[in-house]
Amino acid sequence: MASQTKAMQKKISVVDSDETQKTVPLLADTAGFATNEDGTCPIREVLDRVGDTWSLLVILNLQQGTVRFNALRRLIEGISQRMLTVTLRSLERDGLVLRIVRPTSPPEVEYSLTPLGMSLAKPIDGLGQWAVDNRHMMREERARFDAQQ
Amino acid sequence: MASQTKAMQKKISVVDSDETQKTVPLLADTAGFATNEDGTCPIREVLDRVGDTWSLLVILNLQQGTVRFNALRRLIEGISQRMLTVTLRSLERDGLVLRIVRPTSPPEVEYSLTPLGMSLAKPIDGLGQWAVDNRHMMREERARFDAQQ
DNA sequence: CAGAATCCGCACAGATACTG
DNA sequence: CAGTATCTGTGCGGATTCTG
Repeated sequence: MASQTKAMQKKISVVDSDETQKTVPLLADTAGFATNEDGTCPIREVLDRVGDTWSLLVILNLQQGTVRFNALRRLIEGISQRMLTVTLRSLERDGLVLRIVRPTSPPEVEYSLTPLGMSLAKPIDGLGQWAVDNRHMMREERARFDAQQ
Repeated sequence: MASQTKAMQKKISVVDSDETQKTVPLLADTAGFATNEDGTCPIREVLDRVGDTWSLLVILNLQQGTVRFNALRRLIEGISQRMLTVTLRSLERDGLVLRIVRPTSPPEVEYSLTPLGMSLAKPIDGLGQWAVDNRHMMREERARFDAQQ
């Protein structure tokens, strides 16, 4: 996911000259967290961190408990060794994943969710549940759209 | 967001030779929607569609009701004309956004969420709420991580 | 076993110009 | 106003090789 552009950091001015102002009130009043004072957007701030290809899948799979590196690699079919490393390091950096190294030979490295990571897993589960419930409908809609144009 | 690789379409085999099998049971048993029969992943399926830079922000801003193209463009500071068009078309294709063209001059095009889109807005709000509640902690954790290494 | 390092392709997204 | 069309660059992520 792309990082924020400089333009996104600017303050926004929603005051409109025409009647759209009436039907489109200030964003913060309705959405609540689509934007905030300093011009950043909490949703984007989170998605810039866990919205990449693999982060959510890693978090989801760590919900089961503690998993070692290669076990995790097998769980998440299709992830490369490099991307698992990069993703885990990023999640660890944000305090979402705990990394424990056991200095044995061969080395054992265990990964698990921190309390913060566990709390994030909940809203992610909400998305996942929506996905399960509605993916068929999305496929149908898409097929219809593609058919008629 | 990258599309799924061929490897991700394969069936997974979680049966392990060592003791990790005990601590890492079958994914479907615990996560429920991290993977499914045909090898696809509902979460990834949804994220591949709305996980890009702008889709969630568009959905969030359309929660307020019906918004015209340029009004939406002003609401989502930093989005280019092209990306708003592309994003809206993609959401419309998936049945999440409704596009209504009023054949006046100059043309008026209104965008709103479909029922499907509104239902998706709920779990997204869950993520947004988490973002508001925890972004400061994430920043602190990140600062700590960067400081000590 | 759990990685680090390097190389590289390509898709995503920005900028710009033009139009019904 | 609400788009299209084209060109371009950047960074994400895959593949491969090497190590403690």
